[in-house]
Amino acid sequence: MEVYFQLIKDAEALRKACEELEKYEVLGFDVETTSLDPYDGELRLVQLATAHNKAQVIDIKAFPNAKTNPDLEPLRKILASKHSIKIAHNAKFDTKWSKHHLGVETGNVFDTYLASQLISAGEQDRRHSLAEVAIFFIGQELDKTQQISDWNAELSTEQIEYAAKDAAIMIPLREKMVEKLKQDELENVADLEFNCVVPIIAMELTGIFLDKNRWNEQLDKIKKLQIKLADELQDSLSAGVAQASLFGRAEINLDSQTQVSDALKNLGVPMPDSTRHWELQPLAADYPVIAKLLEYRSVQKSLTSFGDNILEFIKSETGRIHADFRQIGAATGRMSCNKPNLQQIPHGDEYRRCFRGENGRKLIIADYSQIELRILADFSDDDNFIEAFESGADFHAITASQVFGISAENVSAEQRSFAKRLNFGVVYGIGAQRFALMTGVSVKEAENMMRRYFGTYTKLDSYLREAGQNIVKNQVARTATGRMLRLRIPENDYKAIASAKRYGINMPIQGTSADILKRALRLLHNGIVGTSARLVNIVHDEIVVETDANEAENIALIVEKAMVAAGNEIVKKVPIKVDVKIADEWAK
DNA sequence: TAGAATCGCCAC
DNA sequence: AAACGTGGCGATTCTA
Repeated sequence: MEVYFQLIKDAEALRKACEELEKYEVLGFDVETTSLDPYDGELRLVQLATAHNKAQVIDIKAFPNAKTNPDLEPLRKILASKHSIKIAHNAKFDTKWSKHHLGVETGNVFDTYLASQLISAGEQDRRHSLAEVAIFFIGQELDKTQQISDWNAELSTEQIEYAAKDAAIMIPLREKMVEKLKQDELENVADLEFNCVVPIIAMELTGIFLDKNRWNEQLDKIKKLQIKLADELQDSLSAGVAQASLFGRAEINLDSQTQVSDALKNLGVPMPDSTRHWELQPLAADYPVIAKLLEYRSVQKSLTSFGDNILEFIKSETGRIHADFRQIGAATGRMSCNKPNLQQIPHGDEYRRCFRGENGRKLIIADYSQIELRILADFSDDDNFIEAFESGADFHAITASQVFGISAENVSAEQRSFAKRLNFGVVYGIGAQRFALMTGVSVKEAENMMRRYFGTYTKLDSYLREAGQNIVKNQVARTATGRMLRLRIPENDYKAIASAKRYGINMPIQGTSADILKRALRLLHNGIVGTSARLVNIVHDEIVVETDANEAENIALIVEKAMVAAGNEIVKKVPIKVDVKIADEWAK
């Protein structure tokens, strides 16, 4: 592929180039940087390509103080414009650098990386690097050897040409992808995803504030407890260690399942094959050493997963944590998060209160109430299930009253708990066996209870069966926006079929929940323009926003409105409820 | 001995 | 596959 490019190094050339670029509605977009992290690298090049393999390569280094340099205004205007589509592969990268180093929010994004993920619909063996996507969709080989070259020094012709090509290839790639998206009816979900890129990069750039001192205080407590528990556990277990001597304890590695398990066996504990919590829990009552072990494990987990390691993610430049979100992190459409994973911070206040608004700012904590169950009610069109939501009262208590045929006031805590576990369980395609195990009733009783449950919610029952059968028949499941999951189910493999049915049940529900949240992100982003509010975290059905205290009340309303509106676009038969809290800390 | 696989556990 | 779904991640254990 031959690319015609022009290197731009001064204001006049940029003005002319942008004048030309403004005529196009579709632009290939790419940047070259000296680092992967916008907080500790330089933005070197911005490339914008048009049809017929033409590309403008802008040397940002030639424009000092790029973020405020008025000479770059024509470029900012084009990037921000909603009239031209900016196509990038993993637009998160390019838009993030543009926002941080050029001070511009990219308008109208098409992301070939996200598009590739959507089209592949969760197929395991598909990769989504630009090189592989280019081959797969347009049979184009890409030479990526320049990607890791030195983008700080004097640029070679090879580097400039490489940079130009990466932008130019976006044009034919998008054309092919648009065709595929249309074929697979993925245009809606693609727009939904593309519109989330900028809200998410804004969140990552903002980061979240973690109170280091509070975290350390909490950590000190845990560390002391860990030492005490480890010592006691070591004492109890040493009696069961073969090499135990009269002159002292035989120390074992308390984090080794094999060593701990062996020691426990020698103490006469009837050890199951695995030493997982749910296996050991039943033994805890009879064997104090097991209870001690479980307590140690929980403390050890806190220490290793939620200890000093988290503090290392605080970026010195901002004093905040800038985690990395994967927009399509799961095949269902859910996001995932790492470095660190802000979606798995323990729910306990002692941890969450360490995440707070900085300098007296407030946090708006907003989460969808029972969103997955509401989606299920909507999908199944089950009158009783829908009715349970319409009253607005305690959902699990109402379902308990319906299932057990009693008035809501007479529902016991135990009955409510049964109903609650079933309500959540059905979303995953729970079976009687599993339900029995987790509630402690016999399989027979579990079966009876499930019969009553589905007898009460007959349409829910038939919906779930259909969802299961549907994926087996079509090898495809979809969410409300059309997001797709493909499964290859081997014939006559009953376990695989049973598993696929659970996917068929769960994916549309979990995925629609993700759809709604992503729609809310965009509405929210639009709603807080020009305010002090900044998105700081997203946890599947929860959005956390940081804002100046004087604006908090107003921002809370905006957040709630955005989330409710997003839900109402998809869920029609039941009300959408969002719980909103204004707080100093990320705690319930 | 480095990287992969496994176990186990945190979140929703 | 815990016969309940989606992730990330740390420590240990296995493997080439």
